[in-house]
Amino acid sequence: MTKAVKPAGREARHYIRIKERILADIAEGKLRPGDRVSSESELVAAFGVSRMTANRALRELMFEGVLKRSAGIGTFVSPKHLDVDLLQIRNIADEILERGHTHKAAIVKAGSMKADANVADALELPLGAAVMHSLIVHLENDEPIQVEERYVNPLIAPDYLSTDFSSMTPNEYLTKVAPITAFEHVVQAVKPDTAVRKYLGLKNDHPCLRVFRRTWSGEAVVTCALLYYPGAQYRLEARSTKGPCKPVAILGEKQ
Amino acid sequence: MTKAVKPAGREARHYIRIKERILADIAEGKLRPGDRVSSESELVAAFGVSRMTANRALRELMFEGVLKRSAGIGTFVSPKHLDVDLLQIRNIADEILERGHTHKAAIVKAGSMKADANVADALELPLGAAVMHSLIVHLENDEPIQVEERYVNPLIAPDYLSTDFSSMTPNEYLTKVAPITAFEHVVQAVKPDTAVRKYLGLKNDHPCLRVFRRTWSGEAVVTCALLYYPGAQYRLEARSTKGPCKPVAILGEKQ
DNA sequence: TTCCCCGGCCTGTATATACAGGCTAGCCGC
DNA sequence: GCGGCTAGCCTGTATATACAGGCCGGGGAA
Repeated sequence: MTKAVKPAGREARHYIRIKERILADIAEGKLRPGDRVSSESELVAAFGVSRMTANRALRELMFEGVLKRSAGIGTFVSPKHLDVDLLQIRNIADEILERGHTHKAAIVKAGSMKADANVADALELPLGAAVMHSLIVHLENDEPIQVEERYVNPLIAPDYLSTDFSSMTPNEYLTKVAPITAFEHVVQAVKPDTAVRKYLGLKNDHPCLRVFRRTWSGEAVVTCALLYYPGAQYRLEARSTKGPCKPVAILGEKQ
Repeated sequence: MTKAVKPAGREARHYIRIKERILADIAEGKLRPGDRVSSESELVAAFGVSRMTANRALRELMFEGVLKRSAGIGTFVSPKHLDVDLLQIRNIADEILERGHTHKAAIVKAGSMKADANVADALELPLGAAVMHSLIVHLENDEPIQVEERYVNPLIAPDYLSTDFSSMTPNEYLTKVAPITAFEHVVQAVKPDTAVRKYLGLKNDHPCLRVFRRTWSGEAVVTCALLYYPGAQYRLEARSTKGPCKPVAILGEKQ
């Protein structure tokens, strides 16, 4: 009969059907950022549910950042944004999937190299030590949204290069191998170089967000990564939750 | 003792009272991680609300990661949050002084205005409401390093304009008036407009970090600020504390 | 023409009720 | 004593109803 795996019993879950329908419409482009979504009453008519159920579906999508609501006006699709939270490390693949879009990763480079001064410094390894290096372009619905250049400490993750990154992101793999105990994010606005422009399909003067991330496992630096986002289209959010107890970042200026 | 029909306006918001009570109990240590929270029925009795209202309070706290629920067992405080208020927004003046440099603030504008659509939305005030506005350029060793355009909720900080911002930054003043309970940072890379370029002394194509910061005190938005940093020279850092740190707990929730 | 009020739409909130299904303690028969 | 069944508590979900209050456009009054 009912499986223990799936919380059985709630066969109906109409509010989930409504949420899925709206997410699907967004994914297929039927609903675009800024568009008005069906009102609660319209959903009542369309799905044959009560208004409380429609209300719950819309309210939850609002909490999840998908929709924006205002009393007296209506419900609208939130503008496109990357919720790359500076407080925690989110997985870009998950985020894209949560938005109901497809994620692909194009591997441009993957190999071994000797650490130059910058890399050695970042990974806290001696100059010239062997490190692993990968360059991956992440695609959302076949459009490039992130260039990821990563250097990995081979002492921590020796079989990094033999992993299939089209099905598992580097972050996923690395958090499995070595649990993260600390991280650092440095955000800058830059003019991307030719290569990054090419990967992201940007014009010459398009500003770009560059995030430099290092993660530690215990005392060792596991990896550092340079992440490039097309700045005018995507943005980073760091948000504390309302209420007194949640993790927090220190965001400040430094030279 | 059937409850008198209570008119359900937006003023009531019983579910928020319940949430605040639970959060307060956690903050005060009356409820510790792992403890069982009152069941929906108990909350119904204690607060004189309907079960749907108690359900909503608990469900939202679950979404926010504060509580864990399981049918048939009960509702429990999540094991996760150990630190309470690390909430910290660093002060640009302090940072400059820490570097042994001098800090000055040039006040370009300070006055009152009517909220346009963007500002009204950000401060969660009605369109056209009076808000206070200031535009300040921060100088480190007499070089401009930050343009700060700020809008302030006059209901929270009525004497904002009469404060001397050359000796105290807006942030310092505002945190005194209304302790911050939540914040939001949105970071983008942009091409600065003419005015910002002028204040920062930048060339035409110089990329710029734009940080949009909102801070709350309780339920009210206290202030929102647009901060511009010359991107190539300055950067933002977000760092977790090393040692036994929360990011692990956050990531560990996946499994 | 301009201003104001009002009705209609939309979201926000609250209530009373109902049934499904997970979980556990305890009773009862073997 | 042991195992199975059941009563009772708990959450999950859905419904019908109701009032509060923001927003807007149309129509009537000044």
